[in-house]
Amino acid sequence: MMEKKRSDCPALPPGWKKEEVIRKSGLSAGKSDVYYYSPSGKKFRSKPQLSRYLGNKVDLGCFDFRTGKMMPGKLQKSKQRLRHDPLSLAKGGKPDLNTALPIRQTASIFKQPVTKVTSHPGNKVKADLQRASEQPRQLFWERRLKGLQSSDVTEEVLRTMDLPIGLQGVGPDSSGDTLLSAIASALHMSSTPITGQTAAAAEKNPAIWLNTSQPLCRAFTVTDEQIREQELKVHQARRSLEDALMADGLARAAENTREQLEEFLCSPTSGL
DNA sequence: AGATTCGGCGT
DNA sequence: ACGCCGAATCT
Repeated sequence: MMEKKRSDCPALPPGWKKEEVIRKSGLSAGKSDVYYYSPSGKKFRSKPQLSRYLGNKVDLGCFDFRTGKMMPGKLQKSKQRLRHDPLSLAKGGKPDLNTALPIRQTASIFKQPVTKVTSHPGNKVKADLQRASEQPRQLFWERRLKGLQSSDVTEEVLRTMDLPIGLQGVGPDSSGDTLLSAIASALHMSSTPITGQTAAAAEKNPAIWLNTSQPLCRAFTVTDEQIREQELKVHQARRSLEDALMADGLARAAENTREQLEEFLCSPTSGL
């Protein structure tokens, strides 16, 4: 095996290595491929793959995979839309690698072992200090989501969703929109079931009894009836979306044929 | 089987 | 022109 240069990657958490290998044959000879290795040794060969693995731990929004550096101002490139056409603003858009919520990303301040005891007679060494089960999270960080609103292309603020009355907030500022944000982000980040705060004590002193892996929401129950209502809403929304996309598609097609016609009329072969 | 390497599709 | 990932090839 050829000795590959694996360099540290300062933009990533400690232990991550970057490697660049030059292609030495074929049509693409001279080009290079970049790989990353996790502290545990897993190999990564693309930004989406890396992003999937790191989840919300690290915001790769402005991470440049090829150079391995954070590039400020790479927040998002505006596809230079060819002239007017407001509809085009509603289109486009990638899977969105920039999905990190506004949680502190500085958890590495609390680097786990200061002194690492690797062996001690008669003692067992705790396994896997690297990946302590979960990074510390700020209590009530959801408050940062307060006031976030969605708007359409004309800056018109969209009406916020109504939550069932069965859903109630817990902790400071249990106002409506924060509750929605808390639940939405919980669903977005966690793959485990969302139950709300089940400990009764959390009601009186959330600062102590809060279950940080659950949103700031009281425990709740969901009825079959509510599920059916929601399914109906989703169906209706999909219908609307379908109609809108269809209308947009037709408009787009019309625009294209118009452009082709203009092109033809201005070309020498048109004889005009 | 797993690692390595280049092709080629999609943007 | 390049990112990403399938798959052929190598060990």
